[in-house]
Amino acid sequence: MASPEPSTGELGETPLSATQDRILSAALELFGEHGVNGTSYQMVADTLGVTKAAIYHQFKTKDDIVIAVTERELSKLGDALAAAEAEKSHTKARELLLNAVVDHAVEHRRAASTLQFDPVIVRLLAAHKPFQLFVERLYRALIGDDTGPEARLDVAILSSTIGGTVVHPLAADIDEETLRARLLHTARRILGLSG
Amino acid sequence: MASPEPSTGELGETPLSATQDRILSAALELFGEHGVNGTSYQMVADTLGVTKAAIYHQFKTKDDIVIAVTERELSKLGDALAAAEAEKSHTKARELLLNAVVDHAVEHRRAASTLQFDPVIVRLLAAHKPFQLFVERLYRALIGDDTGPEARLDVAILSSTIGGTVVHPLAADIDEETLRARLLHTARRILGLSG
DNA sequence: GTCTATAGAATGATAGAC
DNA sequence: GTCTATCATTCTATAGAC
Repeated sequence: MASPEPSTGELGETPLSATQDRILSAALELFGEHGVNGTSYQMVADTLGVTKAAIYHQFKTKDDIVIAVTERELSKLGDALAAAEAEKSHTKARELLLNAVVDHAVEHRRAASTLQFDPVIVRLLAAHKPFQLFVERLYRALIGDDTGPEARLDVAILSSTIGGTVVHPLAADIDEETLRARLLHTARRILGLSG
Repeated sequence: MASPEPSTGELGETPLSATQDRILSAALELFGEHGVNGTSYQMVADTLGVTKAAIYHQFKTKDDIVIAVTERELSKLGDALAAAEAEKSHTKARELLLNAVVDHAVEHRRAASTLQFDPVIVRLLAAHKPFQLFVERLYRALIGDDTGPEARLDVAILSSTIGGTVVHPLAADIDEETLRARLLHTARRILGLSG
């Protein structure tokens, strides 16, 4: 079980100690390499050169780690999302958010992909309300108030394309600039923002 | 370790008994739900209503199961791939193969996605030579002999889009016809086959 | 914050009977 | 092809000392 959420429902409100942050970074990298189910307390402890008990002292269950690491990553898009929601022009808002999403995905390839495709995390995203709300805000900012099936399919295609491409073996040797440019172009076409 | 491969390097040559087939189907479904690392012999056995030992009698290691299930799925594209390679027109070949790939992905959503994104399977695909060869043939048939970075990036985007979208929560309620049509359209645009 | 030590369950895998 | 029984290992998790 996770710690009780603060009242605002915002992500990343619970401040993390430096120790906790190091644990989450190690865990996230291992999650990307072996999947959540393939990552144990022992592996995280070995990576940091400490014992399992030291990790348990910070995170009582594995779910706690997964929630914290997901929260930390999602919250990195928080500022961009808030800025997009504050924008009066829908076009500008989308462009702004799209850039932030692609930037994050390209800079943290493994992390971005793990968050989207690991079955354990997918299940958590669907079950944990703060995550649901955040992801829904993200979607709405990208497609506007059109919540019809076609618009939702656009977002599904968009997020699959971005999240999948950044870790695809055939894209492994593509530099960040090229990848970012290509993904932005593809994303705009998917959303119908340009030809 | 897997059984020694036959000389031709073709996929799916080893005929499967009905029992083995039932095991692989159960395993594949569990892989899709919990990931390979989150699926145990016990879970497969429970699904089929037998004991672990019965499963071990057919597949001596977990890797054997993963290889067999991957082989069985990939081989479903074997005929379409061979047909595409036999086509003289590159355009027709690509169109043919693209249809087969999208069809398979839409009809076996979970399976298609698991094969592409599960870390255990990804590692196996990269290490097992018959898989490497088959996947390379697939890529080559889709983009022709242009093996430059841009063409490979096209395939990365293409396969991520297809493999990711079919299991995306936002696409869960989209019917097969709509999904197939939309993916085909998107795929053609990615490969530059139409506007 | 980190350690040793441990409990209890589950895991991958094997041997041998039917 | 399936079963019971077993083994060594690993896993999540806890207790208590430093």
